[in-house]
Amino acid sequence: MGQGMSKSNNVYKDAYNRCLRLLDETRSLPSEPELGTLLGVSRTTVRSILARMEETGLIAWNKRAKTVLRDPRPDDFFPEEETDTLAEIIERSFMRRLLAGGAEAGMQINELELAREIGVGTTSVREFLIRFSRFGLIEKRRNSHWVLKGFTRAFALELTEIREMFELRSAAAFAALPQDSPVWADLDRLEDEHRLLAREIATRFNAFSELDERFHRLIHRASHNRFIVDFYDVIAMIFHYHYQWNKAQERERNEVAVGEHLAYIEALKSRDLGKVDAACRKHLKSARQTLLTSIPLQKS
Amino acid sequence: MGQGMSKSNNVYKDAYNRCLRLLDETRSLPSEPELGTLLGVSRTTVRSILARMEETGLIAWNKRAKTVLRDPRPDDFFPEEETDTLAEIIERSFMRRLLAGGAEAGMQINELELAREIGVGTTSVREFLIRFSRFGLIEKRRNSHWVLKGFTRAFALELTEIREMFELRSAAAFAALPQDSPVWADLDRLEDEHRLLAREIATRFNAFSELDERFHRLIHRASHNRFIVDFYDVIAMIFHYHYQWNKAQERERNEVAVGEHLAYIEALKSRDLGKVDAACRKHLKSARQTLLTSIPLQKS
DNA sequence: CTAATGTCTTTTATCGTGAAAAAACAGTTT
DNA sequence: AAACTGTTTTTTCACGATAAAAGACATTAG
Repeated sequence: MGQGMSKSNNVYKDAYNRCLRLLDETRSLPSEPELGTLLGVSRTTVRSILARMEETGLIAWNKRAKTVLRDPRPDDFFPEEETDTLAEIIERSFMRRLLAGGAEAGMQINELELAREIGVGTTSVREFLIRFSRFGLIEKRRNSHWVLKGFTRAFALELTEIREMFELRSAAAFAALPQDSPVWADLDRLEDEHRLLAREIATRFNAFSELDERFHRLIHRASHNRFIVDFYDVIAMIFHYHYQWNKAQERERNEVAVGEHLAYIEALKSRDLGKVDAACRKHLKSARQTLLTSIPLQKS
Repeated sequence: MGQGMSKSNNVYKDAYNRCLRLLDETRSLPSEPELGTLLGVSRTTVRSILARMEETGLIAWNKRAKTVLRDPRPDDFFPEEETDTLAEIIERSFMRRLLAGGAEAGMQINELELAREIGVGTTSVREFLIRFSRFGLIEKRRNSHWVLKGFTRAFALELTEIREMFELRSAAAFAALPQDSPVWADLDRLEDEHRLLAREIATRFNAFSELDERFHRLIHRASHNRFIVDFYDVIAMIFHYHYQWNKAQERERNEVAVGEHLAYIEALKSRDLGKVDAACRKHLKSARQTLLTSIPLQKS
């Protein structure tokens, strides 16, 4: 596909799509700097977006006046796959390979081959592997190839050991937070979302994964420790792919987890360290179990 | 200096220097594959080394026969600075800047500027920053610049919090290792080195830093957890630069630390978990104190 | 017939380059 | 004069290219 391209304009395309959705709500767009902060891009990109919107007759643009002329149609949007970052594309391909089986521990990883297969430059693949290495699934041999350590039972155990250590500590810190801390309001909101999901679990069980991440990140943040907070990236990555992959009894598993979360939230609100510890331990134990059962059995 | 160079041959130069030292000990060199494993390089590099050694009259080389003709002279060696990896060069420059003061938290990091200043390509700087980011001192703004989080008191506290959690757990795991585990022999050897250093502390106090790292890595390895083992890289990096930087009362500090290590080793050998915990805590506490006092006072 | 050497191929490390995006600067409008 | 738009400069991102280094294959010595 994109051979020879120096750099894809996915930032522009993604922001353009998001800006289209904004169009539905107003009759005229705000100033360029304001749009920039709203979309999280620079004014340069905002101006490219506005230029195209004028071209396709979506808006009339003259200096400060940006009047909406018509509602966006489905074909105004850029295709979803063109809005992904290279990093996302590479990660997806890599994880697909890794989980598609046949990815034995100890196997060599070839930068050039990966790059060719995905259709991107080697630099991007290298940078991805370096970033990815902190997840502990791959390792670099000094001035030589990368080695796959594998998504093994040992990996899951090491991961959960740290997770439990960190989360117990964070949960205790959370419970000790003063009553006027804004986190309690965040927790209330999350509790509501959990109750809602519990009621509609039969149909919306796949909405859990996203809620799960937000809940645990909130707790970890209470540690006020960057290493603990950052470590949740490892967990989030693993769970992200794990959820996509292991669909067995997903509804039941998620239903149980929602219940555990609610008990956990209750404990936090009680601010009773003993209760918090117990509820946290219980949830982490079943989370570990879920992860472990989903790991393919090793050869040796 | 090295503009336009695609890749420096530091692997070759470093291996060449190490091979020269080997020359002192024997009258003839082993086979090419054997030399390769000995020096940790490929046979291609070994052959380049042998070729040069023949050229400079150090050896006579004919197929299997590699006879040493003369002892290496100082000018046979490549200069030290030519044997460093690009990554090492970049890290050193970056850390010098960071510790030279004037590096306020929140400051932007400019890839291009760094690359120009060090005299290397941007790709290498980017890769360095990605690798370095796991140390928690810098952070990337999505499709924009890096931000320096700074070597602050908060950083030191967060770092030591994790360190203490991990080391207490590793020490307990260490003490629980079976008597026939090879680590006990390693520990004995380290104990001897500590005793030796304690006796010669007046002159050899700067040898402590290296011994310190080996000792703590041995303990962390007992955790059998890659995340714990890998985390020691963060500590090692910080202490490496910290030792170079804060020379105040270095002798006294190291003398105390050696004593604490010996008590710690004693406790481990007793395999009494209570004693281990106490000795570990005591040492970690003074290590934290040392680190904290060496951090420059912040503005706000 | 094993383990070395000799030769050829592939991969990694690094750079320069150019488009995308950000950021800085200059000029306008209210 | 504050906040905007118009223009220019800088920086980031990603690529292809090339030397260094690794690795694979073929040949030969013991």
